Amino acid sequence: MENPRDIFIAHLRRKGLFLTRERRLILEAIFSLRKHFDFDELYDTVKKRVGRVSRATIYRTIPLLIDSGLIRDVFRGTSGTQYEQVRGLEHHDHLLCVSCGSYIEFKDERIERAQQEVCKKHGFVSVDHKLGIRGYCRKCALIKRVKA
Amino acid sequence: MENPRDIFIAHLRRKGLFLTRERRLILEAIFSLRKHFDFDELYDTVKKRVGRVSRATIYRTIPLLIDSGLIRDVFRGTSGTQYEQVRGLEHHDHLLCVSCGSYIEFKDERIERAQQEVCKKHGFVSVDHKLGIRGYCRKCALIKRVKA
DNA sequence: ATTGAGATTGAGACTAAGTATCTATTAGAG
DNA sequence: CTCTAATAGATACTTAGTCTCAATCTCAAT
Ligand SMILES: [Zn+2]
Ligand SMILES: [Zn+2]
Ligand SMILES: [Zn+2]
Ligand SMILES: [Zn+2]
Repeated sequence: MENPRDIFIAHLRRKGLFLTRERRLILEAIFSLRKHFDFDELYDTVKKRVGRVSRATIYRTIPLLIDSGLIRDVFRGTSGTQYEQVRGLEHHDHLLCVSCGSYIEFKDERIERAQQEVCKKHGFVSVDHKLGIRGYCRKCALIKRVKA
Repeated sequence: MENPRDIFIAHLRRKGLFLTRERRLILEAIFSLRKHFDFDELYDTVKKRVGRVSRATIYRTIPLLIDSGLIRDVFRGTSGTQYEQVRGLEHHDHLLCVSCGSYIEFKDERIERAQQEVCKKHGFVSVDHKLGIRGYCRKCALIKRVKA
C-alpha cells in the first residue's frame, strides 16, 4: 500500500470519491515531472498526454492529492503556488535563491526539535510548517560580489 | 533618526523620491493599525482619514515601506498578503491557528543559529526567512478534542 | 515667488490565479 | 444493465495585484 496510486485510491474511497480517468492521468503526470512543479507544468503535461483536460479538473484534483499526502504546496510566489512530490520523502525545508530561482533542500533536526518545543511551550498543536530562507545561492552570491 | 518618518524620508531621498502627502498619510495610517494588517485594512484606514486615495498608491507605497524596513510581509494567505509593522521590533516567526486565525509570535535563538549554519554549509547568503507553523492554538485544540 | 523637469497620483483597464456554476457525461453499486 | 451520485468540461466570475496615462504635484534652481 505504499504505491501512490493505492494511496490515492484509499484516500478517495475514504471520502466516497471515484478514481476517474482524469484523476489517474493527473497522478501519473505528476510522476513524470521534476520534483517541484507548478500548476502550468502539470496542466501542460496532462494536456500533452491526453489531449484535453479542464483547468478546473486540475485545480480540483490538487487538494485531493495534497490530502492524500502525495504532494504538498511549498511556496506561493508571484506567479502561483509551487508544489512538490512527496513520494515518501522526508519532510524538508528550502533555501531559495532570489536571483536564479534555484532551491536547495535541507533538513535540520535541531530546527525541527526546537519547533516542537516552541509549540509545546505555547500549548500549540502543530499540523505542519514551512521554513523558507531567501537569499543568494553560492553561484549568484559570487556573481553579485564580482559585479559590486 | 529612529523616527519612522525620518527613516522613510531617508530611504526616499536615497532613491530620489519625495515624501508626498499620500505617502505620509499611509505611513501614519499604519501606526494606527494593529501590528498585523492586510491591504484592505490599510486602504480603508487611509480612506477614512483622507477621504480619497487610490488603491494603486497604496500598492505602490507598500514596497517602499518594506524596503525602508518599516513593515514586512509575513504570510500570503488565500486572501492577500499579511503585513506587519516592524517598529524596531526584533525579528520573529509565527504560530498560526488554522481554526481561529490567531497567531503567536516567537523567536528561538537555536533555530536562528541553526539556520545560519545551514546557510553557511551551502554557501548560501541569506537575506531573510520565514518560518510559519500552522496548527491549532491552545483554545482551538481543546475545542477540537471536546468535539472528537 | 516662479518655473520647469521629473516624480506622483487617481482612475480604471488589464492580468492571472483560483473558484463557482451549470450541463452533459461517467463511475460503479446493485 | 440501470440508476444515481459523482464528475468533467466549459466558461463566467472573483480578486489580488500590476500597468497605463493624463493631470497634478514636488522641490530645487533661479
Ligand atoms: Zn522543517
Ligand atoms: Zn523540496
Ligand atoms: Zn526566524
Ligand atoms: Zn508578527
